[in-house]
Amino acid sequence: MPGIDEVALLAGVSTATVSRALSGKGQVSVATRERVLHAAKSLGYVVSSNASGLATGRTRNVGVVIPFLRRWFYSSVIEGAESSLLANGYDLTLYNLSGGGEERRSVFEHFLLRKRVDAVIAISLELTASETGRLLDLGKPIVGVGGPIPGVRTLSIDDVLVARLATEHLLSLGHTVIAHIGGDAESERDFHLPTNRRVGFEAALADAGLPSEPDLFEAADFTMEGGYRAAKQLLGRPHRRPTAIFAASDEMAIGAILAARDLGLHVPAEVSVIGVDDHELAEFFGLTTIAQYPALQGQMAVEILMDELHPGGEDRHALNTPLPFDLVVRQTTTRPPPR
Amino acid sequence: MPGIDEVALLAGVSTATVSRALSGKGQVSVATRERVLHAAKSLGYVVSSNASGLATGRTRNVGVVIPFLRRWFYSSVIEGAESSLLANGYDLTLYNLSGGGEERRSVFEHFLLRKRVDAVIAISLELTASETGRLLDLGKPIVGVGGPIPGVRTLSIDDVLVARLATEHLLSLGHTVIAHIGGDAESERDFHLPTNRRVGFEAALADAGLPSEPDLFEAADFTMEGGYRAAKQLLGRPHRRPTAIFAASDEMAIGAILAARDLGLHVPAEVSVIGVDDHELAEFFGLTTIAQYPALQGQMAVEILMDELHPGGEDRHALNTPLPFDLVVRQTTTRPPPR
DNA sequence: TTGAAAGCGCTAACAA
DNA sequence: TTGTTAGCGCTTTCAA
Repeated sequence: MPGIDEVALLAGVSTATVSRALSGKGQVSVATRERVLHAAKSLGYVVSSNASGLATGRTRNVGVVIPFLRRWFYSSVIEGAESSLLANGYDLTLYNLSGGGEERRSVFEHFLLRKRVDAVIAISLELTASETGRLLDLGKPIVGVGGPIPGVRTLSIDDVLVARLATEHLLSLGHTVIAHIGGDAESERDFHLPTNRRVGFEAALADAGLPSEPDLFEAADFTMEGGYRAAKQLLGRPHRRPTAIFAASDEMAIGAILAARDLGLHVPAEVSVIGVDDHELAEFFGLTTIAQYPALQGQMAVEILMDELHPGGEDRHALNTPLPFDLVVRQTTTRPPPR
Repeated sequence: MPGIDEVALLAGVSTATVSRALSGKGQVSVATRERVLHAAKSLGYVVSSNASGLATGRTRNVGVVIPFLRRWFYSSVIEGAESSLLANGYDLTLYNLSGGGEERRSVFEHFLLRKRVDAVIAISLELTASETGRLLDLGKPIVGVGGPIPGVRTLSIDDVLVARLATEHLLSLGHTVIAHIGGDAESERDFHLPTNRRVGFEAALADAGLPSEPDLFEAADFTMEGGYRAAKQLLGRPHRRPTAIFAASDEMAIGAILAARDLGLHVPAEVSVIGVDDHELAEFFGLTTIAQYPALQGQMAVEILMDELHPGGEDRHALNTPLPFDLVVRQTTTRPPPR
């Protein structure tokens, strides 16, 4: 593995010039640059990120912290962030917190602090003041995706509006007995996302002059199985069976579709179902849903970070950037059956 | 952010001693070590990985290269590797190749070479000689998971045996008209995994004295939707409808279950279905499958790497370590219907 | 057991 | 435009 001095030797210049030529900073004559580039290539030279990082204080690496990796949503965000970082010449170091409390502590107390990363993207995480504090003290920008972290630039979707849109879609089709499968206490811990979706749901009902009936709510854990169980409860009752279900995630919505099927109920003729996500399976199940775009979210987070790391563009991003979402109507929603 | 000299000052020793005390290398008196540890903690000192890496040549970081991130299998492998690395004090830097050829080149030509990682774990990837060559030249160990990379320590599952086991399960129940949903050309490119599973399938049939019928094979892309389509083809034919389907992945198997349902065929009474993976959804669908343990695979890869990085244990791992798999019988397989 | 000091490979003033 | 040189923060001989 050749070092910068071998390149300098071969190109007949000083190491400083090599550094300048390769980094693009500082003035280098075209001819010299050519020679340096050529020498570097012919030697297969690649800078040592350690040495460069030590000298500059920046590593061209960003840390991405997530609560889970195995959910479609998170891996999609990461995929978006990864390709965007790569395009910017940055590496992505992954910190998965699913191990639990001890793991979380060690990530924040040690790993993130050892100057390995220039910045941090925190996905669907509520950081404590001390966690953000230490990072910010180090001068490392943080961008949060999916939840309000005080004092930090964040990207988030307006869950109240998302739920309202889904509910209004059902209302506009004529449904009046609409059930909601939302999050349980466990999933609530992180982000109040379930609560916000429930609030939007109830607000839309209220606007339509409908009461919110506790019986029409079931809590689940955002998985297909959870949605299945919850929907069985909802659809199995002998009286006031809902004609539509709004599930707070596509996986739960798909579970609900399967539950309806198992009960012999036809979707959408007898039960309409709408979810949230536009999960990769949504198309396959013909699921009507509110699309959010996780890969785009990852990409947007990176763009904001790049702006912070390379200040130049003067257009400061707002402290909280709203994330886009859209109603995607497929085949699981229709008018309620005549009664 | 305090540096090593502040710790040294506070502890009343030299920086060399601090380094020794914290790294555990070299002799330090118990009393001194105590003082150093205490000073470090009270200052919130964390080593700079850049400086330490520059001085030692090792970074305590490993690169993990994967072809996709969003499939259950891959994110599970990563999750296993990540937690295991964390436990060893290592970071995980992720390189996702799903972007395509250009991305792959830049990862191998630049990113992996800039001395950011001590080692590389390549998941389900067939590396070219030049790709492995460069890495190995740098003295960076490589461990492959899921495919034979020449000259590199690998972990892999015996796909022929996996397929044989699945098929034998069906045969032992009395099935004689068994279809196979395998991989298409696209998915074949990487690992010959589909071919190997087909080979095992046909070998098992042959051993049972059954011919392999090309009509009973359908290619798909390892997704639920692909499995659904393939199964529709298989189960829709008017003559010699298979009584059992062996799908090369659980997602395809689940697609097959849904296809059977849509055709009004009862699983397992009229069609038995078996998959491979023990996907997180397998339990929910009651799917009989051959379990492989991706998180464990990630963890095992890390263990092998740690042995290579910290030579001490003399027990060299074999060049290729076989990965475990097990038949998990649930509710989607039974005897064929009487004819 | 401890300390002094020489790097690790690069970057960025500063000077030329 | 280019070269000289002093670090970046740590580890590791070597000597005490």
